[in-house]
Amino acid sequence: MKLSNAEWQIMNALWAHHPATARQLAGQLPQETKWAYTTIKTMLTRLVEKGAVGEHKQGNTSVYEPLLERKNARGSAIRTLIDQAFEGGLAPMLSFLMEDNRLSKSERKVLKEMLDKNETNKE
Amino acid sequence: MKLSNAEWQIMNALWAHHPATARQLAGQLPQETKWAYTTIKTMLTRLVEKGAVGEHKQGNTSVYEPLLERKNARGSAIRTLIDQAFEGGLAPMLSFLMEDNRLSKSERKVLKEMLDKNETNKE
DNA sequence: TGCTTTCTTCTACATATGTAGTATATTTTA
DNA sequence: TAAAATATACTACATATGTAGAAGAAAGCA
Repeated sequence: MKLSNAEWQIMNALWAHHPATARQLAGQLPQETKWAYTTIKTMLTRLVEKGAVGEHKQGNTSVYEPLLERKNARGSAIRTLIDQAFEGGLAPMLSFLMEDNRLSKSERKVLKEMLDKNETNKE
Repeated sequence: MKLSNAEWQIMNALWAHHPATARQLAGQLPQETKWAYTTIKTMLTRLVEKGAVGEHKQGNTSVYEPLLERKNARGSAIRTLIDQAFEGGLAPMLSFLMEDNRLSKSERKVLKEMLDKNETNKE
């Protein structure tokens, strides 16, 4: 499932707190994001159509919750990026990250720790 | 500079071999990608408008070359993904990669080596 | 119970993106 | 040099995306 930029914002808010009404969602969007209430409703309607979000009525008010899991959305976004920009390989992306000096020293440290932990965990 | 999916394909071909005419480009697109010649021309025109590609005439034929550097395109694509899907942090993305078991054992090994190399290189 | 607030559903519209056809100019070639 | 092949510039059109207004239904309140 592919999400547009605006859809990510809605989904992020929804993943953070759900179920939620459109009004509640509005409160949780980053303040830079100033959308009209109806804009949020439109996005939600579209996400419901796509099957990324579930909707049920509470009186006359719609309550929404994510159906698409964040994990999955993330996975497919990364997949798309890798296919598009890194010849389909994770390694080229990672080495880009290294070489382009995008990792701070502390990030590198954290990453190493993750690798070690992961290694002991998984075999 | 943000590239659409189709634009990435053109740019990938152009980065691989340039300068190139539209006709030459056509030859280098992945075979799954079967676009009409004019489709390629349209994409190129749009990329020239955006400043991602340079064009100059060779007789009546346009010869194109990338102006946008692959590095930069990659950087901004990653940036966008991270902001959108990983709370703006590289670490969350990397840990996602770890935990979601998207890395094979060998990829992890390579990654570790890169980290080590990088560390000694850069301080 | 009428006014105000809040929801909902529809509709709208601009820009972006994917994809390509047409008409016309140019170049190559028989 | 006239026909064939190419290239170019324009135009077109569907779907996606960002953004929101309008009209009407419901709910809350004075």
